[in-house]
Amino acid sequence: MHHFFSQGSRCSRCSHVGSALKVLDTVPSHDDDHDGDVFSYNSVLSALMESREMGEVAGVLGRMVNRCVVWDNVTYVNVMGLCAQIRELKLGSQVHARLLRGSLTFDVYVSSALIDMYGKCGQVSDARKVFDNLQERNVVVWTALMTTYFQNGYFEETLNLFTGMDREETLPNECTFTVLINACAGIAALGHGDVLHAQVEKFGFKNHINVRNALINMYSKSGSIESSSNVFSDMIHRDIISWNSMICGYAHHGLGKQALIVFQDMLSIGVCPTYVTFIGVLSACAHLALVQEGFYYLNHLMKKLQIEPGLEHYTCVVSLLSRAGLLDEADNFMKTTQVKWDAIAWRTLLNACHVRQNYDLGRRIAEYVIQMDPHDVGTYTLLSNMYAKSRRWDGVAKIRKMMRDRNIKKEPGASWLEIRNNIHIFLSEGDNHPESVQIYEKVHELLAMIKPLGYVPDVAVVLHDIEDEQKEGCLSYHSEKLAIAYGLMKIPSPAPIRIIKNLRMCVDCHSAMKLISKATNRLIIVRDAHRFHHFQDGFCTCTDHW
DNA sequence: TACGTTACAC
Repeated sequence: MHHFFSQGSRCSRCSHVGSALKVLDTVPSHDDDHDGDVFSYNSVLSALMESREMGEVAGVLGRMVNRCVVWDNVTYVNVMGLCAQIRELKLGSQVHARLLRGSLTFDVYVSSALIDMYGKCGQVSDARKVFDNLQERNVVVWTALMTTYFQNGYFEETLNLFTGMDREETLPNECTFTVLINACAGIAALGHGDVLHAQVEKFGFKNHINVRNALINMYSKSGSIESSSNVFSDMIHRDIISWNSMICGYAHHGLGKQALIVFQDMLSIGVCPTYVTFIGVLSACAHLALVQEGFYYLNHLMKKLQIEPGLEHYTCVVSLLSRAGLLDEADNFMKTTQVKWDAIAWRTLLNACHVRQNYDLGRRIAEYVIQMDPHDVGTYTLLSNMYAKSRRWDGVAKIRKMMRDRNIKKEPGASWLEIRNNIHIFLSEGDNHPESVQIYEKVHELLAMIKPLGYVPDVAVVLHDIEDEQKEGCLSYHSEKLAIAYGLMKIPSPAPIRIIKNLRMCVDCHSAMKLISKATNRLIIVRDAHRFHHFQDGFCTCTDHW
């Protein structure tokens, strides 16, 4: 049987799934009365794992399961790994059942592969069950479970597992930190991220590239782009993820210039940009309204590097033309570019129409976007606002009715900020905070302070807002206004104040925030549902175009 | 033989 093995390994090295399949065909199926050879079997798996054509993998795996071979741990680990890669839950659970029927014990290798398979297939509770039944756990098993929670969006649970692991006195490795730091990024937990950063140094993992990349990402997502930059600058070896994270981080914060500087550095030392790089670069061009430069990257540099532009790149171009005030060109670009535009792309143009007060085009696009994505509350709000601004109360009433009929409700606005590792949450018009009274006083004080600087509450929108329970004056108590008041009360100058909001900021809060940054001489960083705003000296990095 | 990452739009 040795020839199977040697042939198999050759296949594996050459990544020829076709040859691996021939090997598989020599392995007996259930109809035959003798067992196949597990070594040749495992080498087929190795070939599959190196294969880039995942489409074939499911079929081959399915055939393998029906061959009469006694599997060893290596087989299970490989099969499970492939099921995880191709998100093949059905086959994965069958293999799990086969494992339970057999006499193999669950070693840590098999267990972590199994947990990972369930996690990647979105079956968090199945992964958890496997974990809870284990006799033996190690750092990899713990990390596999953390990854499961992380990849399915349970960021706090991910972080909580670290406590459990510590209780068992299992030491974390560099993968553990990567996942934990990314979980911090998911909830923008800057304080927690700082603590993990310190631990990374203590454990000696700070030179692991994935850990560093996770730190760049975490700091950027948590609003501390300057810390990202520090981590990035200190790196001796960078990979493409490091460069892309830094470029996209700057772009996300509206710091287009810095993004393009990093991009130029990257080019000058000969690192080849990728698909993702150009999303960041074009997004940076959009922020700076660099129309010619943007089209140069799209039409020439990307072509030269043989990177096929995707929807994301084209959406950035829509944003770019919009920023430059070229709404008709943007509209035309969308009509003439052969790509399947999604609601996001149309909303980009819609927002530009709103900002540029081109309500005729805006209303047409909004009606269209609502057809495409009838569940997005933001589009109804925008359309209603545009009707209100054009004093079309019939339109406002129509939207209100439409939302009632379709039972579409606005998610309550919430903002939060971190002070000495404590998270303070503020709800719109809420009095849930123990220091509510003082906070409301502070809001009044701030609003009085910015009135002489030109603040005029955007009442038109409020009075005809689509929310039934809207009360007059509620504008003053939007969650981010409460949060900034509290931040200014508690965070001493000159530290910046970082606020996170669940929805997008409203126009009124945005103009108030600009003036507050000027009146109090503070840097205010707000992450809303889709981007970062840096308010300083009366200006915002989104240049009022968000 | 197992666990880890970057992106569009608002």
